[in-house]
Amino acid sequence: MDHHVPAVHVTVDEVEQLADLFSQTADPTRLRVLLFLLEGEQCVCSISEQLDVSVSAVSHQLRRLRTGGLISRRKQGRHVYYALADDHVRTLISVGLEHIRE
Amino acid sequence: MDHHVPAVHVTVDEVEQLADLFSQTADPTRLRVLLFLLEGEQCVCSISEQLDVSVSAVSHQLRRLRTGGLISRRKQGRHVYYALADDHVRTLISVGLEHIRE
DNA sequence: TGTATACTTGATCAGTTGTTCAAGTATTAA
DNA sequence: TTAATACTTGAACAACTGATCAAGTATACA
Repeated sequence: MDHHVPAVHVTVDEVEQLADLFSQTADPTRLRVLLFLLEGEQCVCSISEQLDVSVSAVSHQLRRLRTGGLISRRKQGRHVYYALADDHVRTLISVGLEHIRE
Repeated sequence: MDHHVPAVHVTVDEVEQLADLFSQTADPTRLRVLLFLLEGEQCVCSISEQLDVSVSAVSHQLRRLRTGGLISRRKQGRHVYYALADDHVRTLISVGLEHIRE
């Protein structure tokens, strides 16, 4: 090696998990959901209204994001509130934005 | 707002670009290509051999990554060498790994 | 109890994705 | 020139994805 490059050890299983993580942020609708959740916890109807996407479509995507561990769920009365599971999403989006904005 | 959360301003066009960026890292094969390129510039046949994926399949994915601006290309004789375009990929993967490894 | 609101779920289906295969170009060496 | 190596390209096709629609569950309220 000409330059000293720190080695990155990634198992086969981790590659799959990584690809799955990036798949979740690879869809514009899901990305918009996550961007909206950066502002704080939101219920399904708010997300639907904000993104101008049907409640059903939003619900399907929220399920995907929840299964993927990116968001958490809280029920209160008739409403279901979703929130970012941790701060990794914010970091991921920041790094992505840095890249496309050069 | 209860907590002070720094606002993230993202245009409609940037959402598409972001989704496209994450789409590139959302496929296991492309991810493995990028991980291998973290070790330095590599020719197509090396990548094909390392990943145990056909030269054609690798070439198709390299084209995708190049169009997406994640890697660069250099021809030398019969060989074509690919390398990471910048260090954002490394950061993106690091953040992703941090997330899945908790 | 009945009705409205809030959300979920499964099926369907058009559009997209990734691999394979066959045929191509480009460079090198005999 | 011929042959081999290194890579690219386009078509084909199975697998996957995301929105829609219709029907469901759950909670609140009159």
